[in-house]
Amino acid sequence: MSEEATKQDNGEETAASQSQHFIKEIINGDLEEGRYELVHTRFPPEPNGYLHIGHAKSICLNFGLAEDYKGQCNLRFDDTNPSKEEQEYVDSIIEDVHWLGFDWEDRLFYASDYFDTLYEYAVRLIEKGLAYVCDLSAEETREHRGTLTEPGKNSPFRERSIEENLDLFTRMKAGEFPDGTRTLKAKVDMTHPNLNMRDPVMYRILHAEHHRTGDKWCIYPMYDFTHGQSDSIEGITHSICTLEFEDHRPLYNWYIEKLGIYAPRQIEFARLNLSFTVTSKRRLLELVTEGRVSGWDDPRMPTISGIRRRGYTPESIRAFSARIGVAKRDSMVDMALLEHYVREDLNRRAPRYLAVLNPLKVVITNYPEGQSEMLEAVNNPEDPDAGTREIPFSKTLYIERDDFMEDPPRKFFRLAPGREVRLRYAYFIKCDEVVKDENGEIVELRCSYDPETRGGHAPDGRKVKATIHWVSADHAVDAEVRLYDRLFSVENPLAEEGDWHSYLNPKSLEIRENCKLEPALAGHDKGFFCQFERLGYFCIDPDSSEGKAVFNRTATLRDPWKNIQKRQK
RNA sequence: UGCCCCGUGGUCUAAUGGCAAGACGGCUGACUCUGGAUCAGUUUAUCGAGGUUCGAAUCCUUGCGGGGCAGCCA
Repeated sequence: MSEEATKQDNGEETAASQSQHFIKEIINGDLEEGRYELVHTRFPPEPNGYLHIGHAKSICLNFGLAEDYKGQCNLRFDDTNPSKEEQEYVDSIIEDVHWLGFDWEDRLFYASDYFDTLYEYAVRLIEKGLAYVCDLSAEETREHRGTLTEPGKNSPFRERSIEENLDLFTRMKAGEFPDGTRTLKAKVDMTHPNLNMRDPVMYRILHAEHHRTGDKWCIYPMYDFTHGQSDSIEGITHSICTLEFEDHRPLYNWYIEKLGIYAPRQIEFARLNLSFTVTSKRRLLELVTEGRVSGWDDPRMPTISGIRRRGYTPESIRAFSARIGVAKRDSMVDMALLEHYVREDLNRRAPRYLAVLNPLKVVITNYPEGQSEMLEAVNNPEDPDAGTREIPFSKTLYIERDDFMEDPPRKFFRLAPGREVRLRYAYFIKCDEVVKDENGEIVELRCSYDPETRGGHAPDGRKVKATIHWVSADHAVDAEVRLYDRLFSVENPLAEEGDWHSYLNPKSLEIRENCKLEPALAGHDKGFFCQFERLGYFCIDPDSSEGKAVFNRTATLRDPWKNIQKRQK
């Protein structure tokens, strides 16, 4: 295949999946120039926490690029700091990437796989006079580094002989020295304007148990001395990372060049920021450890496991990732966009049911006592193949409290005294009487139905302004429903004054214990999702048990009435 | 203030020297047995100043604004 043809093919793939972002332009250029022959990327998380929606963007980018260019993408754990990393995190990351729908085949790697090679590389730099063992303490090292505006000064240990360095480094590895007493540093330039180039630490002493290598090592390579070489070893062509590593690129290239090994290209893009939440492992970890949420997979969390439990689909996450694009400018994507993509996906696929989350009892006064009948309902108006089902109707029903107002404002179309509405798939009913308790609380509505309107059609052609959902009291299934809202009540809690914790949305979780569901909603397992008509999309939570269903609200439906109410206030 | 990066509607992204486009959100209307969905319409943008050019969001200079970097974290 000619170069021209290859390029054309890639162009077509591109149009189908992602937009033509700057990384693809760089890749196309590299391919044209013959710098690389095929595209090989990698997703390199540190197993020190759960993955979040920001990682999803990176995963979709890296694996998506591999798909687009018919290349490959590795999964690699950047596990060079045993004090923060755990097997639990490794397991969750593997599950999350799979769930998103990506496959690394047999290319699951760990930076710790390369510890021996990395050690050899370090020795090679010492032998070239490009690395030295430094006895400065952490604090002294900081003092020698200089500041943003002043140059640093050389370490007194900088000119040690190669033999001494080799000896000391060997003894570091052998465990002769306590933590923090020595480091191996690269000999670059203490006056370099880029602080990363001022004799960066390559190895530190850390007598810690590593989740994979156990106690084999007591010295561990730093990120900068690991990442590029790992990319090189795996034959990565394009090493894509976030913006904060931009200043590390010169060092990335320096190690590769001095080592004389294969050179990948590092490209940086802007990490995802999402409104009404935080996307930083550190802060998410805080929310978990401080008990602000129930765990990493709390459905309010922007973690992949939280989003999954919330009921988001991998398809919607991928569509979202493709749409937000890839660029270098800092941005804050609107949470509404993510919500849009779940709704779009679920609208197409979710079967509809009737469920009442805040029940108000309705008695149909002219319906015969003890009688019931089955009414036909459409399962999914978006999908003709989804068929129909039957719903029981009887004299006593529940409707949503929000669907009745004793003194309705303008533009409220639902039930009110003397007003007629349609019960979805059932009959027209009219509210004749409002029953209250001693506190003035409405406890029951007494309504009459029109038998001629069975199925929801009026033979005389008269119209009603609203159709509301309902459940037959005698046939209802009880359930707990958890209503989730945004985790924070402001767009960007980190940009607000004071502690970001104080902007946590106190109403981010509302538990409804006494929900009434139509019978067809009984007996579903984890993984089941549906739409409760007029309310939103819901899924079964893993907390469900044989006797008690627990549903999570994934997303509400679009709700113009809510906007009208806001404006009326 | 040393080095690096970035400034396009309310938000995100496109336009690669040649009509500033799309998506989300908002608004209006049509349709509707979900105030859903769908459809149609609409609203709002190139940070400023110079320069190069027939022509600049795009190239150059400069100012302003935002972000990142002084871990033996990644």
